[in-house]
Amino acid sequence: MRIGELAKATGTKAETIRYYEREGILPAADRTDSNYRDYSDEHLATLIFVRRARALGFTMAQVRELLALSDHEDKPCRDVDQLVQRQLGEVTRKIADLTSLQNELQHMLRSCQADRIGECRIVESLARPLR
Amino acid sequence: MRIGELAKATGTKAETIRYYEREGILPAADRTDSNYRDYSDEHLATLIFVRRARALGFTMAQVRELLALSDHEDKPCRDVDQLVQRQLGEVTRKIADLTSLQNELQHMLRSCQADRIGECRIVESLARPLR
DNA sequence: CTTGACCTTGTAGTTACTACAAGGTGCATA
DNA sequence: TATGCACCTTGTAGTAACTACAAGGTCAAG
Repeated sequence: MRIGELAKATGTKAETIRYYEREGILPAADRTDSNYRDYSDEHLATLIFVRRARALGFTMAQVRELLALSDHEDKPCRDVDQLVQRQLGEVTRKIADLTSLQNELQHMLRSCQADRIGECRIVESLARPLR
Repeated sequence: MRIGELAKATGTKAETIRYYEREGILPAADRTDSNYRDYSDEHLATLIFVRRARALGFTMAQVRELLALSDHEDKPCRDVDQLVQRQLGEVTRKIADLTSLQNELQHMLRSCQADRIGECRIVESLARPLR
């Protein structure tokens, strides 16, 4: 698939895709005879992954690390283990925070549907468990 | 509490705190006789909220919206409802993505602990449910 | 044969910070 | 009393991760 198609499929600007290639986040695509980038389904999957990971608050460096886990066949288990452990900790913390926020939003929604204004604990939803 | 104390308590640079004040994300603090910013516990809670929300991938504009829900007493339920609905959708999607990623990381960890290298589906963990 | 998608290099704007510098006040402590 | 550190202000500039142009060129479908 060509860059425009990939851009559309992932909601990413073509310029951003080229930027990811320059930054080594997305592997360079094959080229057609006319020098157009020709993306595979793996490229598509990787790009979706990158975009989601970024939307979840991971930095480019973290995305790089996560992607590196993909070819951990090369590296000894011990090395990979530490990295996975660290990422897992962060992911778990994010889920906890989001779940707390989700609960409060649902609470607000229930209050609204009952057409009464409940007290709002939205700030507390994330602020409370001070780690 | 003074800015340095607040900075330390939240892991935020003092300069960032002043920046949030300029941007209207954090309400201006009271001032001491010597013109030092004097923060309350509510400021602390709000700042923790802002930092977490940012780390979870919300933009400043979205954080502003979330904070605005705090004083929804002023506005009719219908208006708030829509906003909450929208935020809830995003939060739920983020949780789903993170849970999927968490599962894959845990799977990798189990493989590593058994000292064998499992096949890696980390990219697929986020790429699969193409919405 | 024109129109639109693609190619390149390069510059500059945006968001959300982060880091200085310069010049000044407040205040605790040696 | 002097030193030093935390704070104040305004301002400029750097960083990360894009995003948007422009200029100049190639390619291919209608």
